[in-house]
Amino acid sequence: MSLQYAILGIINYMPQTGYDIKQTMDRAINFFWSAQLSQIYRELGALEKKAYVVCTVEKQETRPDKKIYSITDVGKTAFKEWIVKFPEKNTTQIKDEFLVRLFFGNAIPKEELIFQLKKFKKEKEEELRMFDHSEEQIKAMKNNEIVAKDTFYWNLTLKRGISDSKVSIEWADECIEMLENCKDCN
Amino acid sequence: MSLQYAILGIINYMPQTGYDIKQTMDRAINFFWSAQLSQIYRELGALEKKAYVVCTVEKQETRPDKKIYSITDVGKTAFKEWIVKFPEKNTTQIKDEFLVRLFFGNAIPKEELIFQLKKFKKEKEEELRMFDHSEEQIKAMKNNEIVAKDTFYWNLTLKRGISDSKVSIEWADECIEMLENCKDCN
DNA sequence: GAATTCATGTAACTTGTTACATGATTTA
DNA sequence: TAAATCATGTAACAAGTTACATGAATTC
Repeated sequence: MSLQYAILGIINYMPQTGYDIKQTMDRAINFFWSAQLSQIYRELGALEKKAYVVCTVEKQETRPDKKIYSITDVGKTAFKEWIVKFPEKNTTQIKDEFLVRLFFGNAIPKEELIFQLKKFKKEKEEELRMFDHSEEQIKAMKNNEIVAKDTFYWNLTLKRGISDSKVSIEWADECIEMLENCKDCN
Repeated sequence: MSLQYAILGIINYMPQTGYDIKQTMDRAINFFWSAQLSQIYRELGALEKKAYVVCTVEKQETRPDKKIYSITDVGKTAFKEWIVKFPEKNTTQIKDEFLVRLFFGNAIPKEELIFQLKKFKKEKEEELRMFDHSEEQIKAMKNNEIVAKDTFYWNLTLKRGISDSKVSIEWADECIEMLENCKDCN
């Protein structure tokens, strides 16, 4: 259900097309919640059925007409109810294929593992640069009155991403070192 | 597909029932890959069809007969091929409802958010204690010749869990402090 | 007396992924 | 000239969740 509420929250900032929502998600919440475009279109349909959103069509010549979705009063109420209703226990779900492989790392040549850990580290460094860029963008949004107050919270989640990237890089370094120095590990 | 390979990797240590596999997963890889029992049974069926596993039945009086699954040579080959074939890009998927709510935190009473962050912190502290316990268990497994070499890799993934718990606790503290000191955030 | 453990599963449902289809415009 | 961008989706499939069913033995 969270995807539906994430969509509601996003169009609550301003009315958007499915395509826009996908881009907003990719920019803003991708590292803790992602979705495919096809899934977004499906959920927009479901939200429309429940009258949580309505759409207005904007004609276009060379492209499919834009369907701009906005949140309704019913949708706003549902969103507010959902957002304050934290689940009893934390429901974070991680699916990390990389860690699954590492767990069974005894079956992987040591050099290959070190290579993959270095690649992992590079990706996390790139991720960190992206987060720095996000930080700049959020700063710029403080001039936008509609969302100025929201930037405070965006920064809290961003901080989480940044600290995860940093700790991932440190962890990768440690793993590489341990692998390089181990005598009997492979 | 990763679940099938995780199952293969687990019964590669020793033959196990679906129920056992679930428990092994919960103990060892839960924080980066989890699955429901029903899903494990389904995947065991799929693995059996592909002849990656076989099962022998152990009769029981008061309970359903045990179906003990073991990996076949075909399964071992498939597992080895999979495990060295790291995907081009990191495919980690995180679904974190807590962060989604925090992102839209402007719609949440400040006191409620602080309360939830404190609860989050407590859960992470509990998680950390569980990881400490895992560390002890892994240490004990070093005497078990069959898996002694694997413990090195189990510790690498465990380290990741531990550092994530620690950094989560620090992050929660920071968030709480920022919320307590902010003037215009809500 | 109620909940948990052990042990199997099925069925229905929801969520997420991948491939396909259209087609002009712009960028590399 | 190939790929990416914009903009809509559908269809088929894969993966994950929840509820149900059985039932003795054990623990709280």
